[in-house]
Amino acid sequence: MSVTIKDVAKKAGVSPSTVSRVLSNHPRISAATSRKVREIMEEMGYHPNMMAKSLVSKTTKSICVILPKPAEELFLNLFFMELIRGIVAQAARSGYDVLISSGANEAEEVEAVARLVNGRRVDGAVLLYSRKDDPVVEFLQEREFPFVLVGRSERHPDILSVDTDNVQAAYDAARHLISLGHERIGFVGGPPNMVVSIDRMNGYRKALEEANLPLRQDWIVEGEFLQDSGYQAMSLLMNLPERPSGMLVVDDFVTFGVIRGLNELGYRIPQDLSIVSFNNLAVAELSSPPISSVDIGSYQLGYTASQTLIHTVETPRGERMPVRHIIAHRLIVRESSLFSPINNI
Amino acid sequence: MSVTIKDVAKKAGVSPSTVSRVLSNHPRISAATSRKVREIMEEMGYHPNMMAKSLVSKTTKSICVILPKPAEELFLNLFFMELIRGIVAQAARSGYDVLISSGANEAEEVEAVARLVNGRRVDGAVLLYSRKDDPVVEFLQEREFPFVLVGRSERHPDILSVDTDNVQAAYDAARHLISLGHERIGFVGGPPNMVVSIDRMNGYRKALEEANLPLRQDWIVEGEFLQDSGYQAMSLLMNLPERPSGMLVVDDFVTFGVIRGLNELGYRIPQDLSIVSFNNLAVAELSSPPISSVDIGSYQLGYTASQTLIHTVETPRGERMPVRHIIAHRLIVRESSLFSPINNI
DNA sequence: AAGGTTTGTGCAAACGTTTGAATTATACTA
DNA sequence: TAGTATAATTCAAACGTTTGCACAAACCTT
Repeated sequence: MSVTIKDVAKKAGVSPSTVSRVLSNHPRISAATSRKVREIMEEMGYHPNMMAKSLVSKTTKSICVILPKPAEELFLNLFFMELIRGIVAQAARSGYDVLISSGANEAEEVEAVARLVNGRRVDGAVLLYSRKDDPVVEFLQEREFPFVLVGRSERHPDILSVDTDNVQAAYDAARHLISLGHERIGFVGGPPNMVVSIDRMNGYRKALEEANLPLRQDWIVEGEFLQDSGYQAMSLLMNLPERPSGMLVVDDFVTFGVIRGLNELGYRIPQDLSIVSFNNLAVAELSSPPISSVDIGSYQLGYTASQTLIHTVETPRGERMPVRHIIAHRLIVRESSLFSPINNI
Repeated sequence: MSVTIKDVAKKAGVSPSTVSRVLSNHPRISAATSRKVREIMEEMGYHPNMMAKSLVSKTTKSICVILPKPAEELFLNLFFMELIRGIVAQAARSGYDVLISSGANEAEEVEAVARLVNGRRVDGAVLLYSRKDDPVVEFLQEREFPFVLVGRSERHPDILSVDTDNVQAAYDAARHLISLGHERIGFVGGPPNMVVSIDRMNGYRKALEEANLPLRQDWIVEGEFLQDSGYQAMSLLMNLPERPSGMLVVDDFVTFGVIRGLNELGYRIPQDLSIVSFNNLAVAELSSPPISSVDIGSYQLGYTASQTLIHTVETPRGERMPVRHIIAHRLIVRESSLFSPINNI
């Protein structure tokens, strides 16, 4: 049906091997032959069959990204999309294709990735985050299949991974509030079993301790990565006899809940409560007021993950190294924190 | 290295063909043999090599989705992500994998899809939307490659596609405002060259004409799919001597701009202006106030697109039919339109 | 001018499957 | 019990590449 190497060979009056070598720029092919073959390829509209190629080379030139289960954490979508764009862009640049797989639950997830890995459809995998005891990690680890984790695994510290320094990010965010003169700073966190929650909490603590500010347990609220968490956190916090004047919130979507809560209670942002959030998703800018947020470079995170993975895949088994990349973050200051309590007491 | 059909065959004392037929449930395989072979496969950890399979079957059991260029329309990401989830879920269910490709510009986009198509890496493609004269559409059309369009192509009406009835959707949204008693209704649209903009505008017109309401040109603003468009639209509209009391806005993200504009001008929603938006992205619910929006079933759109495509792919060339699927929409009423002017004059 | 390199090509096997046709074993019919 | 229909299996070619090895021609050396 479609043009093969043999067709080209025949028309060019050479053997298939020669055509193949032209394709791979083999040094021993004469300039004349090369030119002629290329001409004919062009003329006949030849395109190499990747499947055949893969079969013999035992390499697919593609990687997969495993999308965590849809779940309630819908809000992460914006983050994932950016990540995926980064991955796809970099992969394309290295001549790789990206497969995307997912599952309705953990079991299905493992099943999906097993299909890809066992069927030798992909050369490597990108994991978009890891709960502890992630079965996908176990699976891949076990068969020594190349993969990179976007995020950090407590249980497997020496795994190929790309991450944000979340401790530092939270530290920076807190410093920002402190430098504005805030002395009563609270924290709305995420699920206490997620590494990112823990890290950000620790950064927050560190900054406050260092500045000798009170670290009050009732100003720290842990919740889900849902806007409702933010909403509820506000009911609690703002009813306290002593209230914080500044607040770190673990994610932009949670911040939406916070803002809604404050609105309903009749408080103003940033005058009554200044807020700094994390992730800097597109919505941070759109919010009213716009939210100060730590940009963690989602696109860059994806781009680097892909790069690292492909590099590993192309390195012989024995020489692979489980490096850990940290992507730079940066605080984007917007209206939600543009207020200094010390000038306004 | 890894277990092949031959290894299994040898150990089971049968020929490779038999093993292959066991795998495909060939009717002429005896129950005994089948059982034995399966046992051995299990025991040896056999998994079919998809590449080899593809090579002979000339079918890859995978489709690709072509992500439009990143561009400024970042806001669409939320929509795309939902779509992709739908696509991936359905594809998995049919035993298909999903490749995702993209490009920094139109040329790169075509190049990327050409690689996949020419390299026979995928059996079909999902296009996530189409500008007019989309080069990717032309490319695929030309080589009769199976693809489905999410959206509608004016230029190629009889193409396999899955879409929302945007005229009806806008009609419904307008009816909602009308039924609340609004008689002065405006429209903030998208780029006038996008089919979705045109359709929604037409639905709006139809509803107003039908209700004998004034269709004032100065209450209709066309813009980009950006929040700034919404913001600017407000400066224009609210400075008019006669102002609308209700408004249709083409997309939730644009509505964010509208809301920001109104806030700055000191107007209240929905009392001073009631708003109904489209797409019902996660952010519609999060907004303050929450936005009434027409849900267009993004996930369902993706799911159906995938289903339709795979069905087509598996239908012999001659019998393929360019069907057009319409996914149901439904208006989600929230605070932004919960106000009736007639009770409050 | 003969031996030794270098350069350019071709041969054929291999990658892991599927599948039509051929073959053998088994069961049924008369 | 021979003869035939049917069930179960094997053979071998094919899918479109790559690549080690063999070979021939052209080029250097001395």
